[in-house]
Amino acid sequence: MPIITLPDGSQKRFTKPVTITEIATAIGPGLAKAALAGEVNGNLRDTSIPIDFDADVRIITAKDKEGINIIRHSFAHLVGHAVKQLYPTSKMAIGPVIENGFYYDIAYEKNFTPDDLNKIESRINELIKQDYDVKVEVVSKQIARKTFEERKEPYKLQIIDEIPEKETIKLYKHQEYIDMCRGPHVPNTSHLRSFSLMKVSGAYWRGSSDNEMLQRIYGTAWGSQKELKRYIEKLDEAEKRDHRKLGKKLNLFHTQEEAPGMIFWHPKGWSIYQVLEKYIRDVLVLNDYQEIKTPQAVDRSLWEKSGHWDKFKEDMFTTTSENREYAIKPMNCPCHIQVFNQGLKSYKDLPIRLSEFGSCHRNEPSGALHGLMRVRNFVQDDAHIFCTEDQIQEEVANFIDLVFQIYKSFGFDSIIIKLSTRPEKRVGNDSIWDKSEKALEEALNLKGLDWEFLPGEGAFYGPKIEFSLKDCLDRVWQCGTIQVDFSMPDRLGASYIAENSQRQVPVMLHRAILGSFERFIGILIEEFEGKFPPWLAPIQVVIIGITDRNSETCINLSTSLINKGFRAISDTRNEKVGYKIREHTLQRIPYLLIIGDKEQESKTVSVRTMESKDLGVMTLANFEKLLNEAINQKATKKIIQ
RNA sequence: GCCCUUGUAGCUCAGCGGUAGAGCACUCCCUUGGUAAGGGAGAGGUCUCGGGUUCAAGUCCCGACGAGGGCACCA
Repeated sequence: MPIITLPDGSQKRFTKPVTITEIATAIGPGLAKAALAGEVNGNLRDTSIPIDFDADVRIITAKDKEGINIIRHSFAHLVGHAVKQLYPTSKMAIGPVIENGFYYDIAYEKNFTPDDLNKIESRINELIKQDYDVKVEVVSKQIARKTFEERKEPYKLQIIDEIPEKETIKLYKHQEYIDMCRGPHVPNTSHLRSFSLMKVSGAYWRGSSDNEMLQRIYGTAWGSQKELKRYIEKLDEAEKRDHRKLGKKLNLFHTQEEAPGMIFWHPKGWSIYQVLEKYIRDVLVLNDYQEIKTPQAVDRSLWEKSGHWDKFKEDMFTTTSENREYAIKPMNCPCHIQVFNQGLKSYKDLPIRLSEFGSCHRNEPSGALHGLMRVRNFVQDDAHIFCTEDQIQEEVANFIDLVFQIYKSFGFDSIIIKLSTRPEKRVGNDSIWDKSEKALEEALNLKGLDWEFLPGEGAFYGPKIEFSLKDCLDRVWQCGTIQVDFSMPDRLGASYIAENSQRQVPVMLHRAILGSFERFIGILIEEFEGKFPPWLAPIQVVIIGITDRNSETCINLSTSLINKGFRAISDTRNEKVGYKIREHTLQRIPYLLIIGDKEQESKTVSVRTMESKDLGVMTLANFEKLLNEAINQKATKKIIQ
């Protein structure tokens, strides 16, 4: 005699075990039709599995987050249903829900092409139109095993083998197709309407490149056509922000075949780079860093000592000269230790903070390259802090403040923070790991930050904090980092004289704020959609003449602005104003000054912004004041109007 | 590195067996025009590279290299 309590507190009594469908029907026919599953005492449950106990029940529909995920999961099964009909010898592996959709990993003797994807999508459309019931059956492990043996599904069998012996397994029957899943799933395909298969790609079984590669079919699915349409539109919008497209359109940089993964910076892109570099340099000076510069190529013996040759030989570019082998530096730290090692250091000298805008080369796998985000040659705003164990916590805390101060000045509001701790293969004893992990953790907690814990993901030499930002497609890229290192200073013979006049090995903190200039600029381009705030904009002002009579004035004005340190050009071409305005607006120039006979005569400028706002006529002095204000107001994404 | 897709004028793209096309940009001419594209003419490509099939190959096949999306990797 189950008593069912609904979210509003009302209760319904039933005389026999009752299903979600029956409960929903008791509430109303509309809800019964919309019900996808139920949340029973906090657990999701299929609509058709009876409840024979008292329970709190919430009906899940397509309007709930859980509901959409159920829809997505059921669409994965539909991929299975369609694929098995079209390609009967294919073997189904796993088909989980992901953000915005789902995928299914499948083994098949032939590789799927986009054409196959179309066929599969058409077949799914035929299947869902039949509005067939999805039947769930709870079975023992033995029966599940027998089922998938008969169906010749080796991957399903592997998964079953890993399920504890006593557990039951749910089989979902889509007509002749049978899949296995924790569920719940939709009761009928009438709930499955708004979807699109997006792409096909390779993916390793169990995520390991030691295993065979399966084929992954990605799809997106939503509770309504409207949501699906909105999602597709969002993707189109994101494409417009793509830093590679904007980099070309705004003439910031390019790459070419002869130098894969390396950037040719154009004047405008390099302008952004230089503004960033100057900004960081100024900040580092204020925070007691000392800037240095170290060699680009170093003899392999140093990399052998540092351990890089052993672990990362394949990922380094090497070169030879006069029978000596050199590696182009993939990191700056070994060189920084060489600088630290010059001369005797006292504990009184610590912490020593050595910074370098260090150009590094790493021979990244070709498939990993991605515009400015993942390159083979990049410049880090790198620094190494040599300190005592007792100084770690304070240094880390100060660094976190610095990262936030700087990220804030770019207007980033969602910064993803992760703490990675000791991996299985590591150097250093547990007590020092305990100490530094605790130092990092406490520093994060003292700031009251939200952060994610990544156990076992630390570097072999120490734990690390990562600060990541998202690109236009919500892909996460690590930018800032601070890492504790107990290993390398010792390997490379760094020491200082402690209070007890004994030599002591310093702790080294690797840290970067932007990470790499390349990646950070990539993120900035996408964040601003190329509409850089005035302090970053490669060209801040274009002075547009209306007729030839105004050319000289324009040139004088731009010279005057350039002499005052602004980035300005004049446009005296024989074109109409409208044409010039359009062109420079598309080039995302923050301010356009229009100079006609009127302005020329009254010694004024007519100001127009990137957002097509007319700021009216003013003197050059007033415009300069306005521009300076805008430039000084770093954080804003908008220009002053 | 692995799987799928892809590589044609400076840019965006069409052409998909029969001796290269559009729009924009560029050059020249006309136009000197007041806030998002004025008009006309012209120039511009060994169709990424190397093999092969064919009487004939951007067009079909194979390979290399690059790029895009995933996967793996990311010291």
